Amino acid sequence: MELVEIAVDDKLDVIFSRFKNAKIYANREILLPDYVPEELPHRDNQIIELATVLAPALSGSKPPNVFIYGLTGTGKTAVTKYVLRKLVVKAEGTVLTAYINCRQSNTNYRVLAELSSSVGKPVPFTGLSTAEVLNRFIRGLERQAKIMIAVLDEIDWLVKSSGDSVLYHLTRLNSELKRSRLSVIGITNDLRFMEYIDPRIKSGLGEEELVFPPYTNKELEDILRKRAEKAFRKGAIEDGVIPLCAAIAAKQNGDCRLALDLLLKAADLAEREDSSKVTEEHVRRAQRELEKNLVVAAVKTMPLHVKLVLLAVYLLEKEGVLKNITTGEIYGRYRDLCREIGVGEVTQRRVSEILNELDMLGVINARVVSLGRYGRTKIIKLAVGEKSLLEGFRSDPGFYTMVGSIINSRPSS
DNA sequence: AATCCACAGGAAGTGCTGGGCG
DNA sequence: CGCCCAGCACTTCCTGTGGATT
Repeated sequence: MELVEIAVDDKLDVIFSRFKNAKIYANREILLPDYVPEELPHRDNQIIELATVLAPALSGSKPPNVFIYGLTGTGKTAVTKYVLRKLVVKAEGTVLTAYINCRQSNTNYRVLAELSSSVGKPVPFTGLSTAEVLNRFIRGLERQAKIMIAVLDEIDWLVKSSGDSVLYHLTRLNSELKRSRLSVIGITNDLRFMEYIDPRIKSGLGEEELVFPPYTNKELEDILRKRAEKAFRKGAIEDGVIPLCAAIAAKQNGDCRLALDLLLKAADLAEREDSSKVTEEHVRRAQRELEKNLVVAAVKTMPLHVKLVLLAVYLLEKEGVLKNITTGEIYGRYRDLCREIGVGEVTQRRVSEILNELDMLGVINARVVSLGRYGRTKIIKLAVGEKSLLEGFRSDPGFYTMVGSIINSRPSS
């Protein structure tokens, strides 16, 4: 007993002191995803544009609603937060802001609930009607008598899962407000977003539009260098590390968040194994681990049938008989699986929807094609490595006991 | 030029859960 | 307590469609 405790104690000591005497980091926080740096290199144009558009708020008039497009990791969120932060300071209490991530708050109710609590009127997280929550928000905002700028990040998730009725209300809210004003900043990485919303909202929401181009390889490298300078100790990273991170991210549509994640993860790996330098090898391992984490996290929260559909895709791809896997083939395979483990099947309509969900999660690539005489369908490919996926399936023990034998019974047939 | 496949994907509804409100 | 509400996973029924083949 005594011995064990001492042993654990020793280990803790080693772990803690390793971080206390960090060899790699000077300040790890600088690499965290929600850190907004003091300057945002290569986004000057966007910062100035957005600031120009929002500036009227400082003289007490309502800024236009803004729509921001750009692929993931092009700095949309960072620029918006950055400009708003400066604006709020300048406004000295006359401007109110709210930031809502619609991927987390992906229902009308939740968006309104967050807006309401940011004007000092918290509401229960369920139970009320949306109309009631909207009313409370309006009352709260009126009492504040301020200009409010609400940021709806990843707004496409809200519209896809709950429709655009909240947007409709929010964009025409100003006619009901006497003492306050509301401006909406919508952010999306879906460039076709405007196509599937109501034209009445479209005109209201898209008064101003900003487009964020992807970062180039060079720009990414530059950004990483600036961050790394503050985040790491001198000489803690090998020369090739930053170019490699940048190059990997540049391939992924210039995704800066990915570049930063890679660097952070690679440095964490190096730190954890007590090495004195981050190497390119660390970056490569970080890349694999990031993908694995993404998949494991995604698979963990999936409902049973979503997992089964994903498994069907996996098996079809692994068996490799068919190259272009279609919805119909997946549905067939999925039904076999259901029979094998004795659970009820869902309809093909639902499976089609599930495939769209998996596509949005980035686990598969699905795209609709017409095969002429042979109909119209989606062709589907896995977008992640088999190993990551297997890890994902294994991370849910209940699921794995059901299907483990099926997965393993076909090593390579 | 017309046909027709194999689905896509919209609309509306069901049954269930988990939570108000008066 | 009874009633109302939203969200979810899913169903049923449906209309729409790109383009190779007839």
